[in-house]
Amino acid sequence: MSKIRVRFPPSPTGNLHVGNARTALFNYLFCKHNEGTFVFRIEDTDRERSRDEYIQNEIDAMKWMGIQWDEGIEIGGQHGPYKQSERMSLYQEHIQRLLDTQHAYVCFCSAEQVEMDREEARTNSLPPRYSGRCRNLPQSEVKTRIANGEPYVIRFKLPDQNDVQVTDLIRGTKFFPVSSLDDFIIVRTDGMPTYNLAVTVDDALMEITHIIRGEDHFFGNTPRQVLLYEALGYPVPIFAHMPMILGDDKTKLSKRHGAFAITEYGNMGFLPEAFVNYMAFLGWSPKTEEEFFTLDELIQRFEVTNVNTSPAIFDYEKLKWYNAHYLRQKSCEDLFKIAQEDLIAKGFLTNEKDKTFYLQALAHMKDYIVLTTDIVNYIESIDAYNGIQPDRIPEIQTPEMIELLPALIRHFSVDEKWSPDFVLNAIRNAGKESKVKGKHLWMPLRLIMTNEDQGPEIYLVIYLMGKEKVLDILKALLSKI
RNA sequence: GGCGCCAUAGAACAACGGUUAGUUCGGGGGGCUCUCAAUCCCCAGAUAGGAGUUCAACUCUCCUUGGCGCUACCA
Repeated sequence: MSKIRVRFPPSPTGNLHVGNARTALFNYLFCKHNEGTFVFRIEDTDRERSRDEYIQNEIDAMKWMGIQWDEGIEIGGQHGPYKQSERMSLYQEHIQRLLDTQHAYVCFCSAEQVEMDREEARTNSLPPRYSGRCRNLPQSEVKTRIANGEPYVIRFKLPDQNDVQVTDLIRGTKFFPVSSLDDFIIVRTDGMPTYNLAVTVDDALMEITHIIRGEDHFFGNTPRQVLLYEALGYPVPIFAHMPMILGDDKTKLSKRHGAFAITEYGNMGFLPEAFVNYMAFLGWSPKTEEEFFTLDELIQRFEVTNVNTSPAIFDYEKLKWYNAHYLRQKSCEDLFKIAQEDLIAKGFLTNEKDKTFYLQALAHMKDYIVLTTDIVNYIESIDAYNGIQPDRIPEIQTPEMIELLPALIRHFSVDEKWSPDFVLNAIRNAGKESKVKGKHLWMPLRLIMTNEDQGPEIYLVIYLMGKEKVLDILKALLSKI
């Protein structure tokens, strides 16, 4: 079997989103599992909507996920250029070939006229297809009309055959009736090739052997492209159409589902390994009960034939669960590195001594972290804390507290080594003395020390704050109640 | 409207045509002498409906229903 070549061709009309990312991932897994070549190409024939910043975003997202390409944008390769806008002469050549071999023809029908035809067909419950009006125009007429400056498009002439065969690794071999298609446009009035023509030429020239993409291409585009391959005399690749990813309302994922750019997931606190692991399970499973896989492990285990046919819903909660799992696997040193930039940005982390302190804090908080952004938040809650907010003071203004506060101060002040155990015992003893325990002891204490109702073990927080700061806070409070 | 794809708990995935339909997330409850998280234990929850093939159907076939998708001079 010849070497496998796959491609990922996003159009730069928006940031790379979840659906794209999964397509890229599955292509990559399939490709590397079979030691193939991964081509990353940009489909920017839609001049109106394509923007360079989106290309950059797509590149960044791929890098974030850890998907490396062997040929393509940024790095070049044997089959370049890798931007469709730079491949016009190639398309021109193929269009001419199609024209010369009678596989395509010039059509002068206006968009409005065609639309009217379609409407009429629809009202008569017929498939809305192009009438074929310009199919057999004499060459001489075509020439003069073009010479007269009449606008035209170029259409592909459907061959005289019953059906198109599509080999799909996920859905099996399918036959599409040619009658369900019409003479589709391959060159627009402005002279730009359409998607179907451009992808086909690119895939053929780049010697792509397997096309893995979303199911939304299955019905409309695939048979057209196969026909184009055949007309051009190129070998037809093997397809694999993956199920769609849906939002929680079961419709195609879009912005309104919070379908952020992939690069945003990093900013929101997700680890690429968690994201990739979760994505892989959207439509694929190893057929076992294992659930944690690194990218390399996924490559080893991935089989396209194990990809499901039913659509999957993107579950943000499960993504978070994966994220927390991977975060817990990290060393404190790694967690620190992840948070470092944000810590500096927020004005923490001013000298070496701080780092030791943060590493210590991280060790105690590891289990409480779900998103990487939690790290900074937790540290902030310890480091920048200045005492309970005045509006919450009434909540702790109880007779017990008036007794407890001095007891706490006394026990914390004892001249012993400040350690987690020491703090824990001090709190217990103070509680015993003032006859408060359980919720009535811990919850007000938590409120006093963090101004929050929940968080990590409060004695650890107190320990991490340090003796001096804790006493300051308690004493300040004592004077207020 | 036409055509296509899909159908196991709220979600993601399992189950050679063969006991009691399994796992994870989420939900509920409990333990861990404060909360949340982690961890441990427990609970609820599914084969869309109907025919057929078969000794036997989640699994195969057909129909119905439902969901989604495609039906562009967007990709």
